[in-house]
Amino acid sequence: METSGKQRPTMADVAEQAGVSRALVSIVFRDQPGASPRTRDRVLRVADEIGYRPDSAARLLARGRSRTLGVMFTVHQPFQADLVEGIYPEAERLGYDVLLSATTRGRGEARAVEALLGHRCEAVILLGPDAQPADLDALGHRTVAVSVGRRVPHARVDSVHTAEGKGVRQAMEHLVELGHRGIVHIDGGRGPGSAERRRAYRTAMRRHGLERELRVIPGEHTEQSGIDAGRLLLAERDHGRPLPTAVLAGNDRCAMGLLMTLARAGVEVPRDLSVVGYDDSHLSHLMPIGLTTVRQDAVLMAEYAVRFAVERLENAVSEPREAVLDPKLTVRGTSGPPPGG
Amino acid sequence: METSGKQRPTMADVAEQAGVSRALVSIVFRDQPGASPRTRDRVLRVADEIGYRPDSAARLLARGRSRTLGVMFTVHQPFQADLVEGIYPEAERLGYDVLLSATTRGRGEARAVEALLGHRCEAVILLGPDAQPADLDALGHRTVAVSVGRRVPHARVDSVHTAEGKGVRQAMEHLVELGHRGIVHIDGGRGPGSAERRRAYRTAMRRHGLERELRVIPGEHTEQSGIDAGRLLLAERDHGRPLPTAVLAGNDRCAMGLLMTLARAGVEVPRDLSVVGYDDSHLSHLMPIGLTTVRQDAVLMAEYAVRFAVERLENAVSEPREAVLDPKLTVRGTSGPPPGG
DNA sequence: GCGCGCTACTAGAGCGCGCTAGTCGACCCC
DNA sequence: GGGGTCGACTAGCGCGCTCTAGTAGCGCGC
Repeated sequence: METSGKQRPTMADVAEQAGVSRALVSIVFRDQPGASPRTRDRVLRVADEIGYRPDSAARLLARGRSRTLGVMFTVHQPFQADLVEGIYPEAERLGYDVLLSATTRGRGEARAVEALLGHRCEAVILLGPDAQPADLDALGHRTVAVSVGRRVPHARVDSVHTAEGKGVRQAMEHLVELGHRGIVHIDGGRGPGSAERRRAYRTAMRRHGLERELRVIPGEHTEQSGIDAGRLLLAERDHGRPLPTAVLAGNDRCAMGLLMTLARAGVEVPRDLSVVGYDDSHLSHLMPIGLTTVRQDAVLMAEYAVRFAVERLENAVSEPREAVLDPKLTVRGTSGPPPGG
Repeated sequence: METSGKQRPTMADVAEQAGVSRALVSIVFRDQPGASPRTRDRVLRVADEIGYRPDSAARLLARGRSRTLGVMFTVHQPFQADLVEGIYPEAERLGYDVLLSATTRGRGEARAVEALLGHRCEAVILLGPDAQPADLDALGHRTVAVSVGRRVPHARVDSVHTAEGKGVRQAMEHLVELGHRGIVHIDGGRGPGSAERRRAYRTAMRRHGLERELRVIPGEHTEQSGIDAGRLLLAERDHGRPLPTAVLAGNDRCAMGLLMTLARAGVEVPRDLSVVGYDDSHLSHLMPIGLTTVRQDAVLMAEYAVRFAVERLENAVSEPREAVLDPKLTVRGTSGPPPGG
């Protein structure tokens, strides 16, 4: 029974055991021509026996490149989890490794990014970054950076996001067509995409001649935010102000919080009130009737992000690029005609 | 405007600019005695100017140790997100770096762990591993491994988990005291802790003389599972079989799915039915009335896991250790007396 | 003068790998 | 049989850092 403190085997160990040179082992492990099938087999067998695994630190040091993409993300955001799920396969397909670094309460974006760069990531993919554009621009000058879910207009940073305006417009048209007029928006505060969604909501309300009904309840991309907004609306109702007939939530989490609050208060969705979310994260399916929401294709966004990073690394793209994906309203059970309609 | 393809500066660059030896720069950056304050300042200033940052790959290669802990986790599990949040600060406190590796659909536990080991993690912390005990044992022989949320009885793996039995017992006693008899358990399938929870549920039912009411609905630790179970129960009710008066869900996500389904069907919680979750993830607060759940202290578990790993690395602990934390029933709004009671 | 201890600093050998520039033998072609 | 090509393999440098074993210089006591 070996001790766990034992030295991990190196290429030299494999080479010795297999009776070949270190270089040959290297060739075998890089899957390069220059080794006979027989030797190849033997080397791999020996390596497996003694439990050798290539040391990526050394490998990375030796070849100039790390072929590693760093991903900064926030635990607790289901949509970002979807993105992470999409990043892995695409990175692998292009021959890149992925390193994750989470932002948490005591660990800001700067820290998370530093960790990634320290590990020699060649590029950094930032999921919903909250940093100042200037900081992002600075980062973009130090390394290849891609922002997902948030535009970064005047910075040396590629970005991938959805046409928030279109998504909101679709949602609004859907609601208006159903007959809604009192449509409230719970916004996402500083969350990625919120500013654009808020703006598009305002525009849509005005376009439909509903400026008098226009109302934005400040929030953020959390369930709590939806709960708070729901309580606010219910409290107002109890004081005589009628409920809106529809709510456009900042994202799915917010919509879920709102739905829970409404359900508890006996407000039936969509009979008494319609709710539209944003993201189409797996939460959307949580409700039996399904959440009407604006779908952002996480897999596609992830693929774009990875490809932007890789292309910039390999082809020395100079201009910052922007991928704007079309969102798609996904009508499910939480939207319907307004009570009076 | 520099190109991003520019070589990153190395210690040699700093040394040259500062007019000292490479070794001295190394001393400064390791915060070791042997450099005068003046030189120290100068080196740091120069380093900052030219944008030098230590290359952790090279550093890691040079000193034998990486001082890095690898964490395998599943995106999409809020409780694991809580754990990750707890791991970072404790690791930092003990001077360790953290590397995350996610399991996703196309990326199994083996792959995730390989990635970590390839990056020279000295120890691996597995959040809710699903691997065979034999595989875990093998892993434990190759490196230091800690399993969180799942016991690994006969393997060279430390583990941190809660006393599932106690948690379930508390929940069951709470329900029985309220007067419940028809208590159904939606289990967590192969999810971490499920086996123990299921067993404890059965034991508790028998202890209270309710073996005739005993019922386990197979499930897993997802919202969908709760939804499915809810639909099943509702369908049965429509065919004449009465609803149970209480449900002990496999975890909070499952409980949430169930609650959504019940709310939609007009079943009022806790008036018509009580629901108890497990984990006390942030989901528990989602419902305005709050989810009655069994609290697992994620931060404490994370601290134990990190400490186990570090102590084993530094003090050559030989015996596998096990931390069993006491869960605590947290009574909120989803539990109450049964309809008839 | 010499040895001593101390601080400030440097030389240089690795860490485990990738990769370039080879070597060596077999085979082929005129 | 000389020269060329090709496949299989090896020697050894260098990646950016850490760390041991130094050296240089200085003040001190005798």
